[in-house]
Amino acid sequence: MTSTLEAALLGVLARGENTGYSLARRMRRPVGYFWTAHHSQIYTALAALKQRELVRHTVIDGAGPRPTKRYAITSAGLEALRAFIADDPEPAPVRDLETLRLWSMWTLDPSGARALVEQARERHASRLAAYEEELAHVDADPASRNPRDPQFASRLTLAGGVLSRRAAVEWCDWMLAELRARP
Amino acid sequence: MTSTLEAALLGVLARGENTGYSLARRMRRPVGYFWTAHHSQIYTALAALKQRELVRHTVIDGAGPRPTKRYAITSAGLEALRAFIADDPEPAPVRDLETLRLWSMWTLDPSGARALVEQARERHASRLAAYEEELAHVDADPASRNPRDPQFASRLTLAGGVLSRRAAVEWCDWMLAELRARP
DNA sequence: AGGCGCATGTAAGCCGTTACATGATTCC
DNA sequence: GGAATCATGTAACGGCTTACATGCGCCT
Repeated sequence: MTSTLEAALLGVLARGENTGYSLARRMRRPVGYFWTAHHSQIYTALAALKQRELVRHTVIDGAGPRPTKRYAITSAGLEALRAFIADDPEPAPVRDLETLRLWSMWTLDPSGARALVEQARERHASRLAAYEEELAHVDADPASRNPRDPQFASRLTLAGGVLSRRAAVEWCDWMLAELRARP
Repeated sequence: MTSTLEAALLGVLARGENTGYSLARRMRRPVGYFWTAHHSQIYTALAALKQRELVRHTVIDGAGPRPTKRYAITSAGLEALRAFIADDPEPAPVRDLETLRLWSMWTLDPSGARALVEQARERHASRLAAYEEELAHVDADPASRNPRDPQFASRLTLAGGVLSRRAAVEWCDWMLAELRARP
């Protein structure tokens, strides 16, 4: 019933009011957040959510040719969000472009393969640094110790990002050692 | 030019000949492989690849109302695959349904949140077991030590799966401790 | 004067999912 | 006899990407 994009938007709105534009901005850069969307998608999704009364909006002053709208979640919307996150185990359709590429690295000569892995390592390391910085920020906030506070969930998901990126960097280092051992 | 699905198919065909049906079967279960697709997509993609002469097929005996086709990669196809995997750093559009859900767990009471994390832990643990089993199998094959052999790439990507799932299980355990510490 | 950020929307096209359609062989 | 597996295709639909469209306010 509720699509994943709609759930993502409800999740952001549960943490505070937003305009369509500011939702689009948050979902462009995925640090500290784990879904992406374009503004064209977001505006139509917000209109659909409004029709089902899961969100409401007030018109505020702002730039642009059309009226600027500030969206808030309704109590029905909060219930829909809770139903979505507690929903049955997802099938999860696994799509990992990086691993797909590396799975065919045997078609390259080992120096080409090494270059691939080095690039991957750099991407993971820079993402790790971004997560660590944001985690330090959230961790310093005492609200992040309260399980009913949004900052608590931010802290736990960011910690997951840190752990997964650390594992990815270690994996790349191990692959580089494997490639150096057998040139 | 070459879509991701096309590259995935070329990657499988570079390792050996397949019918459309057997490609579909491989891509239904993602263990040891990191992309999924339905047969309806695969047949049209194979037709497109054939028109561009990146694959060819021979008609063989088999069941079914239409002729059974066995596909093989061409040298142009192998070159297209190499070009794809060596292509510039991907933007990677991050879509993680599990983390998206956990990011809103603060809207549930802590016991509901704990149930969510326990489910996630089980999913990661069973995936980890599957990866470990397949890795043990591949690891025993001496060909997996040769960087120009497909088994080498299988071993490295499976090892990545093991590391990432181990990290995910550790993360879930840590989250459960956090939730127990502050009920 | 020009560029950037704020702000909202529509439209075309591509990719992926689900359903429709057909039929042979093998196993229970 | 019926179910599962092998085997290939088309069609409808929905989600995501990219491009088109408009225009105000602020900074340089």
